[in-house]
Amino acid sequence: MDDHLKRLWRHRGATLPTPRRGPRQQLDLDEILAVAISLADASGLEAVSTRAVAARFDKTAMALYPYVGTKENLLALMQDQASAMPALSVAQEDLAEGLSGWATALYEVYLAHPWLTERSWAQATQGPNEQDWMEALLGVFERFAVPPASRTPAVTMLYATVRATAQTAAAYSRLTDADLEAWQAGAAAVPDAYPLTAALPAITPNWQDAPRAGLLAAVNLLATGLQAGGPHLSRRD
Amino acid sequence: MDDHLKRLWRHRGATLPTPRRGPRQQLDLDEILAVAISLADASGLEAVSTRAVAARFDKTAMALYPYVGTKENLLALMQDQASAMPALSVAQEDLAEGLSGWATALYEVYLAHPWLTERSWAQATQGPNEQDWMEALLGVFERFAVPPASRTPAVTMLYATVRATAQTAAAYSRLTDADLEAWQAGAAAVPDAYPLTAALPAITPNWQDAPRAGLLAAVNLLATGLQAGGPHLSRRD
DNA sequence: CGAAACACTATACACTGTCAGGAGTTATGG
DNA sequence: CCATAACTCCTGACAGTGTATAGTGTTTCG
Repeated sequence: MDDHLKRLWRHRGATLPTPRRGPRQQLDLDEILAVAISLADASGLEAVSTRAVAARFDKTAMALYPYVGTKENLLALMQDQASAMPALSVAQEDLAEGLSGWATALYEVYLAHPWLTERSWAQATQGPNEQDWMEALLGVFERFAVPPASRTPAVTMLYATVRATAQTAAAYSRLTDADLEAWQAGAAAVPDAYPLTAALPAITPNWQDAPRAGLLAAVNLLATGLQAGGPHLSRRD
Repeated sequence: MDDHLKRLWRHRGATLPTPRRGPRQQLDLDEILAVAISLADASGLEAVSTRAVAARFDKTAMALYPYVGTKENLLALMQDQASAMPALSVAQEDLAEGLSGWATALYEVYLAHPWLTERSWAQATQGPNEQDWMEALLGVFERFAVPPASRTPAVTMLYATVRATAQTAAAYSRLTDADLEAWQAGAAAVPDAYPLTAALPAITPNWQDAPRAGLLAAVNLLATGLQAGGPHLSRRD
């Protein structure tokens, strides 16, 4: 089994070989990841450099290698660690409630760690915490008897929508006044060539809540589609 | 008007000031972008460095600055240039056909330029070609009288789903045999803890077509949801 | 007790984006 | 007509990045 996989699943049975031969380890993988994650939360993924993380422990960059391997491995470990699933709300009366409960919980995680949206979720190597989310979603499908053929596309849509919503929310919260002016200048540049776009609701003063409302609306849309019997009925009038 | 915006809209009326004072320009913005895009297509976004692009013209990195500005501007220009919209298929009998025509066309663009999925589409500054796609999608909504309240969430879902599908397709096509072995080793590591995940269709030999089929199924799902009357009806049994 | 395995440091290498200055070229204003 | 402002492009530099390599010292195994 790969070293990286062992590290990913270290809290679910996989054991890093403990009786080691060299000097004592002065660092701890979980602490390293906590520091790296707090760095990313505060200043973005590009602030997470091997030297910056190691400096928090008064160590050099190379000291991290026995713990996390390469930088890409570090990022994958951060991704899974930050994806820890909370206890989901128990109220699941119907499919729409079950899906929106799952979606908003995942949305909260992405809001707390906006850099997660920059990481691909189509990774071949996924960790235990990300698997938990997938299993929970499939549990909702199972509970409300979603037809199997619709499950894979629904999974894709839900993950993609949650991530896209969190991404726009994060982008909004990073907007400065100067950015807003620049945006309006750009919008004013070609006003009449795109009538339909212009008719869309623009950035309103309450865009704090707009992403979450949009997410719920999208999930409800999908829930009705799933209840209508799946894609093979879509051609019916 | 910002220099960057002028460059973005240079083919839609915005004019870069032509009677300039210094020596003749030896490069051309469109050629620079073509080279940068071909670089990204072949070797990924991280292969696009200012020095690498400039070297194709036997120039130094700094020679690009009068044409594209900063690296971030270069990426934004590439993004829009690569997003040029082809003529969409004219057959749009019903909403599902209209949406899947739009979605597969955008999907093809993303397949041709996989690095587009790494770029945020929630950018405040969007270019003309990306606007074209948005306008076309809203045109489909308008044509089939999609209720206005459902349009914004539907836009999010469609874009997000197309991008996610293209991302997984790109990840699949990059998979080597060694990656596949590693993936199976990881899947075998914890077999029984995730029964529902295990029951999902695994990576089949025909994963070339799986993403596209998944995209169509997802779009049909959404179309039925939209035709069912929107999210306010989702609570009905 | 020797030797193998390990943690960590120091140094170095090949990159990255872009700032600062300078040389040379072109159009403009007086 | 000519000084000057504006422009293009180059050189060199700087502060970063991830990580390969070599070396030092420590711990445990045979």
